[in-house]
Amino acid sequence: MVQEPNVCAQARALLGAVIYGYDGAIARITEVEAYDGPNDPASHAFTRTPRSALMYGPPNRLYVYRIHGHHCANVVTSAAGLGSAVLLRAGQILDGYDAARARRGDVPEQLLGRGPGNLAKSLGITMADLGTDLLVPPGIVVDRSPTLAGDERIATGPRVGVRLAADRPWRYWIADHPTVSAYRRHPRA
DNA sequence: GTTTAGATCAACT
DNA sequence: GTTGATCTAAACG
Repeated sequence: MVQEPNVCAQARALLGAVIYGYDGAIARITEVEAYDGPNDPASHAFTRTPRSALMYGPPNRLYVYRIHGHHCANVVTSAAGLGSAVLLRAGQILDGYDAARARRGDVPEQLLGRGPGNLAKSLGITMADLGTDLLVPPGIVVDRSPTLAGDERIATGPRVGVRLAADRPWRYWIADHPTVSAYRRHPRA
């Protein structure tokens, strides 16, 4: 059994936070996954390269990667060069629907930010945002001050689509929230 | 050796 | 029909 690393608490703390994207698109984070750098085979930071060094640097930076033609956004959380980061898997769009739909297409509101690729697309996040300071405009900004509502609970389970370390329950989401995507295990996990 | 673009297909809607 | 911390190979330096 692997003990829960600090990044898991960081991940849970990001639920309910608000992320400001481009052209007025704003989302409330509803689903996240924790990645524990060198101790986590599923993390891109598991192998240290100049690219992954970003996750070993100062926290509150944006780490972006491509997958299947989409972009996925992560918040670097390590405070002491631990290489940990939190993947933003889903969010509820709060404002800027026109901008989000211009990028995502005419889909129902709750599907705009459902899934990491879709959330990044709604907000307009691309590789150009790699390394952005999330506390300082311009660019993508995250406001951690909003919290969960009194009747909202945090659910947990295995991370979606990871082949390695597929059983670590480091995915967190707001229970019963309509924007949260379904669990899919990697075929070869 | 690293990074990025493009693509596959099992699972989900 | 859609999606994606996979996978391969081309594009860097």
